[in-house]
Amino acid sequence: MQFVRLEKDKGSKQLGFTEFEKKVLRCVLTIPLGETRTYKWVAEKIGRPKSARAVGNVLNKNPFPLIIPCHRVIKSSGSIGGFSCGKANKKKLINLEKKIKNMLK
DNA sequence: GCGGGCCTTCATT
DNA sequence: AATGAAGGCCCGC
Repeated sequence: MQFVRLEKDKGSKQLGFTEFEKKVLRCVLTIPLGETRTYKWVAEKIGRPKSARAVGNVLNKNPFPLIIPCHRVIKSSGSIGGFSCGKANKKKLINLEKKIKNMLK
């Protein structure tokens, strides 16, 4: 059952980040408030234009879903795509951030 | 809208 | 070390 991955007490998982993860997280963190970027954008930024999927994978299991602005990352088509914490909230968050940006303007 | 392909990580053999 | 599986996708038709 590889689907049911029980979190071992310790030492089973990678405690550190891989270079790929670091690059992705860094790029995502550089996204300004109220701005939305695409997975492609991040992929190109990290030097892997075709790894948009891998980018999504990192964000999917990213260590801090609430800290990493994964909700600012959307699909190239303009759709929300998916979100670790719920797509519904993602849309709201984007809208909310846009509002905040407008307020600060 | 559908189908195929790209890239990375993790678990198992 | 190698293989299989999955993931929040992208591109072309």
